[in-house]
Amino acid sequence: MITIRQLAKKISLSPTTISMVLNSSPLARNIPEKTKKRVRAAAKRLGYTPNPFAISLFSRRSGTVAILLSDITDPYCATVLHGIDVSLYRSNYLPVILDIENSRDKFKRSIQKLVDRRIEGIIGIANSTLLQTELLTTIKKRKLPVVLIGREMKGTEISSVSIKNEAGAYLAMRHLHDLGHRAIAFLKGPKDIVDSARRWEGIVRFTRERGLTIDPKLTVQLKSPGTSYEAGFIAARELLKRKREFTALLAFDDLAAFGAIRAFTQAGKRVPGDCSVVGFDDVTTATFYNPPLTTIRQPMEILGASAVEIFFELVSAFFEKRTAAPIHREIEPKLVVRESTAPYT
Amino acid sequence: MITIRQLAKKISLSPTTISMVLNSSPLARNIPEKTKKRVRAAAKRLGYTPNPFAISLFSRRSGTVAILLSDITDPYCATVLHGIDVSLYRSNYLPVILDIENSRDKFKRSIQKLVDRRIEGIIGIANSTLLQTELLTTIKKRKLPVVLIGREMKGTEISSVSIKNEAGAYLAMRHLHDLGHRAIAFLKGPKDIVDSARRWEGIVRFTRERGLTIDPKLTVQLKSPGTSYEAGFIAARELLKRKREFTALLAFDDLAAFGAIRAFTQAGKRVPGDCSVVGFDDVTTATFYNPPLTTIRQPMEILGASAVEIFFELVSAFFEKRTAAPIHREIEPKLVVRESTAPYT
DNA sequence: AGAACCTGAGAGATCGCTTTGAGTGGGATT
DNA sequence: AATCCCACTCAAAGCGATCTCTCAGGTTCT
Repeated sequence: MITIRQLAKKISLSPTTISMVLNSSPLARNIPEKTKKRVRAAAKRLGYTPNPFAISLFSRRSGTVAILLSDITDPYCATVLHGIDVSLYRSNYLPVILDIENSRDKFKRSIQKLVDRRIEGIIGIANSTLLQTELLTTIKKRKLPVVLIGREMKGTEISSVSIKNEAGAYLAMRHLHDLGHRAIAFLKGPKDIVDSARRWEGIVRFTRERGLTIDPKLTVQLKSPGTSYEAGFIAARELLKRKREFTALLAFDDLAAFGAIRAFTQAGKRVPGDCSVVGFDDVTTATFYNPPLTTIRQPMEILGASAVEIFFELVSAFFEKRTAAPIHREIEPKLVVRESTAPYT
Repeated sequence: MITIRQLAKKISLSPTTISMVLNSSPLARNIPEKTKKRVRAAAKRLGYTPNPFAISLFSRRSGTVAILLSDITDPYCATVLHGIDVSLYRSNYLPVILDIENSRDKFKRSIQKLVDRRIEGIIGIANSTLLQTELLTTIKKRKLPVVLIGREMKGTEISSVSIKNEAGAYLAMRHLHDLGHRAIAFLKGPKDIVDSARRWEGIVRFTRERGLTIDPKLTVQLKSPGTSYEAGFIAARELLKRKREFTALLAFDDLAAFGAIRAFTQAGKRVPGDCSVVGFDDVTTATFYNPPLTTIRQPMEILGASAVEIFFELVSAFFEKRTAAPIHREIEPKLVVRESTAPYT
């Protein structure tokens, strides 16, 4: 591996000149094109790649962003991650992905490790409550650019990009209503997640607009600990036990929908034959579930890409010592119709 | 952010001493315990964290490993990733995850980027053929420690950790046979993947040992392009069209099994009522599929952890200028019985 | 003719750490 | 008394880039 000094010697120029040319710094303005070409050719020929440590040492920048998430096997995460990756790929930033496994301890150690490594900012994927709260307190101390994906953070110091939950739920309701369903059951999201409330609002708005009513006997609250799948499974069984007729179910998220479908299938209730089911998120698995799930799609790649954009904005403000106000963005969700919903017969 | 020099000034010692103490270098041998304590206390009190760029510049080491994979949303990948992450977390290495999206171009650029950043090695997750072949050629040029997960690489220069595919398939066959199934259909894996052959060998060995025969009319080859799910779906339909009776299906992998189950369900063939289905891999989704899938579990966390171990071995050899021979390890697979298989009636 | 300016390039300081080699003062050895 | 060794500490030389300053030589302006 060759250094700038060695390269300079080879072509009888000084490191200064090489550096200026290769970085096309303003000082290279009056270096003749001929010399520039010579430098670039030699650099290429000898395979010169500047030592990143030296650059970082001088510039005090690492060119890395931390991506925090609480479970990398969660398909929601994975897709968002992909969106981030694609946007970041075009830049000179390298993502450092960190699975904090829902452990406060691991979160703290990881943050410390990353800060020691001089990461330039954090993008968090809010698939757990932990990240949200913990991030807030951490950020107060060390002033890093932070953006959270999937949780609306208005009113806090953290930038965020989330989807319009209310509109999404409304869309889901309209779909079921359009299909003719009137006895609709609900799997409400856990209370400690902001999204739960917002989605519920969408449902309420729809029913009010159409002059419908929500049957309390047909709504079940998902229990928070454990996976969403298990919670959905249990909740669906509870629903069946209540013996109140329903022909459609709107689940808080895809995983809960999967749980419900499984419970229904086991009980001999066919989906969508006897009961239509709608999820929320459009996790990759939704496509090849049995049956493929009708759901509200969070454009996760877009969420990731937006977060990266915001991060860039924040980070450049940070290095130019401007103070940037937190940025919040909301993305429009979309209905994706697959085979888990059918007209009411 | 405080530097070692500032810290030294604060406690009236030289940077040298601080450095020696904090790194407990052999030279710190005859520094009195009292001084050491003073140094450590001051470092902690002032929140001194050594500048990683300076350290790297001097040591020529980055403390990062690249994790290459070709689709981060693939649940198999995600789980292996988790295994890697857990093992790496205890060390001082930071993983840099790179999704190369099955594009040769992105692969090359990414490798270049990472080498420029002075990564110390590569761990690849072989969920596509690309990584395997491309990695081989790259490695010849730059001599980096490389270990590949999920593909047996014996006879090459690349270290690998894979599972005993042959034994796994054998296990699956025995399970179906024990349940009383005799008319068993097969979804053979794509030809360009080594595992396909090995798994097939396991099936053949079992049938030979029990004096059974394999019905060519009941075996279908999965088509390579497209997802495994689609391939499985199409293959299962093909199988149904052939009108040959079968009561069980052994799929090349879980995704193909999902596709088959979907095809069967659509055709009114119940799983496991009319046909038992066994997958291979034990992807996270297998647990909450409808029905939950009986499968051969690849202990993916263990695969990841082993790869990390091998990497450490390789990397220390590399820095001590020893030449280490490639290391190959094979992990034992396990049968996981869920609800997609039932006794033959 | 001398000042002012531009062009083209390099010397040297700096970023923050580690490590080598050296230098005290004092006790033990010869 | 001279020598040696040991405990303790530090000055200074890198590591490989970037950037500020300087400088030589030529051109243009006054």
